[in-house]
Amino acid sequence: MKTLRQLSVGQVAKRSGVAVSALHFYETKGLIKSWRNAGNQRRYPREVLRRVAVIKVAQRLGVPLADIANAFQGLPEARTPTAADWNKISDIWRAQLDQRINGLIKLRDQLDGCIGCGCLSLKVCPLRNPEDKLAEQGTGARLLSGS
Amino acid sequence: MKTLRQLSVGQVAKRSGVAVSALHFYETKGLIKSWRNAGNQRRYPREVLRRVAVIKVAQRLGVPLADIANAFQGLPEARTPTAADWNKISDIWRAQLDQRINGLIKLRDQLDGCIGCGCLSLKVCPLRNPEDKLAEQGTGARLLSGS
DNA sequence: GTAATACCTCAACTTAACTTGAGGTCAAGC
DNA sequence: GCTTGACCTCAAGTTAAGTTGAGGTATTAC
Repeated sequence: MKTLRQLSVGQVAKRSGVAVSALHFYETKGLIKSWRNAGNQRRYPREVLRRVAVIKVAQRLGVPLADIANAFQGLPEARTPTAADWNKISDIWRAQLDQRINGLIKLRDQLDGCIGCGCLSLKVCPLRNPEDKLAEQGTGARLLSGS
Repeated sequence: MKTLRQLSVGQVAKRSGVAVSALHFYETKGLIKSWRNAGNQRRYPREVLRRVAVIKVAQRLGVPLADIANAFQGLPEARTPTAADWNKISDIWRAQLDQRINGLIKLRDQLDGCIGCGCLSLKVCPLRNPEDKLAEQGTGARLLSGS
């Protein structure tokens, strides 16, 4: 297959640096779309490469796939997304990243000398009491939630 | 049980704000230790409260439990850890946090205007190329070149 | 002395983001 | 025209950090 206008899953994998299994997975999550050829094999538009690129960058930013899928909902169906379309999304993620960075900086500033001091009590220490809300957050498996 | 010198798992849970099941879990991971009373129930030294506090703070820093357990290996067995002992650990985590913050800041700086541009290729874009492999080739950053 | 808690163990379930494998089809090269 | 490699689906496994539940014992309160 030499056509550049449509890509097989293997070609997308190679060009994007993402495993075929991951591409399948992204498709089940609605992050990318494909049509099938006569033999039931996936075919992608070239545009999928940008989508995958954006997905990978978003992941570096710490955005979960579900949120990425959600952001992609706002993308136009009819036409290929423009730079402006993508920027609308990245502005949001950039703001989130800013927040995360600021939170970590605050945490770092609080950390100095505090972990070994006597104040790590649930009620008194700012390190234990993030937002002054006392263990109000629902429990559950959360990977790196605060980061 | 009114003794303050030793705590039941429920008391530790209440005072630390951590679920009993989580304390059990931490114990299986070697993060905390207990002995048993006549009726096979766990008993903890008061000191466990600090350990749990440190665990929770470390998690906010983004340190995985396995790493926390590892760091705790360096703690003295014979005596109760001192502020200096804890600081030795927190210094390491603080450095890691610094690194993480710096990485995110760099990422943020690269993000601006880049996600919507034409450069999200695996080879050219710094956002796709975390390790900065291109720098070695003297290609130079071309963030907006392809758009 | 008995009912209500608190505790015990062990197995299975949860979420995220995938990977691995089994069993089978399709396409491409020679 | 046949073999190799790419692709298909679907189920199950993986890691982290726990939670939930079942079935049973201990402790506490009245």
